[in-house]
Amino acid sequence: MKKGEKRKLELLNIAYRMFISKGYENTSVDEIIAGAGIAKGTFYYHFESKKELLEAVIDMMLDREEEEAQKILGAPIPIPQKLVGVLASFRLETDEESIRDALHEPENIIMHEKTGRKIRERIIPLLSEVARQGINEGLFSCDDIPERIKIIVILANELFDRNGFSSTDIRVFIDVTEKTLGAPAGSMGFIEDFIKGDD
Amino acid sequence: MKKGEKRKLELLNIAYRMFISKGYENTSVDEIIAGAGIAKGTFYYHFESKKELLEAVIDMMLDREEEEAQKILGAPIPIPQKLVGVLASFRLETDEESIRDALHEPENIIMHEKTGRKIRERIIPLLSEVARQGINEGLFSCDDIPERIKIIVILANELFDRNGFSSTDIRVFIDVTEKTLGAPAGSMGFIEDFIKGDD
DNA sequence: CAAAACCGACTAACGGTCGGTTATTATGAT
DNA sequence: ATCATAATAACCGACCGTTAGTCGGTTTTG
Repeated sequence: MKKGEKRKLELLNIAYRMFISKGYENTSVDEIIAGAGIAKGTFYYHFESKKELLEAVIDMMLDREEEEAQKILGAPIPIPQKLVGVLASFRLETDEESIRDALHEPENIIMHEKTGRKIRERIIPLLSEVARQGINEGLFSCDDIPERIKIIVILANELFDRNGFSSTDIRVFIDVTEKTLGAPAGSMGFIEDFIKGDD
Repeated sequence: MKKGEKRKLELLNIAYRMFISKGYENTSVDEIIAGAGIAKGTFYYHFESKKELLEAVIDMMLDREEEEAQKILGAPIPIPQKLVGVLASFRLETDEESIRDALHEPENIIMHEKTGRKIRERIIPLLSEVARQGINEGLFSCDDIPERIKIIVILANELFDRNGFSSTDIRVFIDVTEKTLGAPAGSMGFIEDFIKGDD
């Protein structure tokens, strides 16, 4: 690996940690270069701007998440479990709980919004393929698959990525998901085991 | 009206226009006070911070939107039309098309996210009441009304508040809405006249 | 020796502060 | 009612610390 790439990766990881723990807005370039032990000029040799760094950090996060999703899709488990597994994995977004919380604080709106939007674009095609398999197996019954998956992904994201949802939210989500995909009522009740509400 | 309140309102309106047209981040306090013809100190006499100003601007926008929603709810029209009318009105968010576009540009993520979240909280109770009436009239059939309304509001917001949705998105949304509320299939097809997709 | 990587002093713009000034309103004696 | 005076509300603008970003020069690498 070339030296430049190595440094870039180092900065990416340092920035990732700082962005997550204190927010993008509250992390200064000075702090990042202090953490890396380099000078201002060096930073701007590798990145055009702080915003470009943010985009790069987000892309890195998305790569990791998509990898995780691919793992689940390749596993020998039933179709519905695959679908929900990916939804739940992409709900987690990061490995640590404290990090997840940080991602929802006001100062992290930008990061959260950007990751959310981008990850949807990546994951919808993957889940659409899974849904197609489900239809072939007779588990689901619907057309307009990508649009329906889009709806399910949006709901999972908006309903569950913050804390503050109830068990009723989960039940209704399951019901709507089943009806959206044309799955038999109750067939996806197992989702409840993946997500835990506040009450 | 007291002089202080008048000035505050003036600042609110100036800031509103600037935030919308160039984004919150790209609007400096210096520009706002130049627009109002006042000094820095005066601004900070009326507002504690730029963030507080943003919150005030957003609250002002929400008041206007909720007023609009109340108008629709008070009109002598069928229940489903009320429901959709409110969804569509809160989709518009502002009177001018150019302003709507601005609200979705990257620099306005913060404003958009904050307005979206707050307006949901305000509108869900209103629409839940409408849905209850619909059930009494035998048009809908479901329980967990607020949770189901929440889902519909989230979908309407996330699917349609940006450009870039298709007529298939609309058709699927109608289908999911009907099934979510337990309405007869096709009974809400009129929604298509409210929203126009890209294709 | 050329290109890649690095340095750090510097700048411009920003949000916010502060001590002082002017306008407005309330008060009380005549 | 009128007017002086006190009190408060509104306003001013120079100033500050922090920030993202620049640039000309230096060292390291291949």
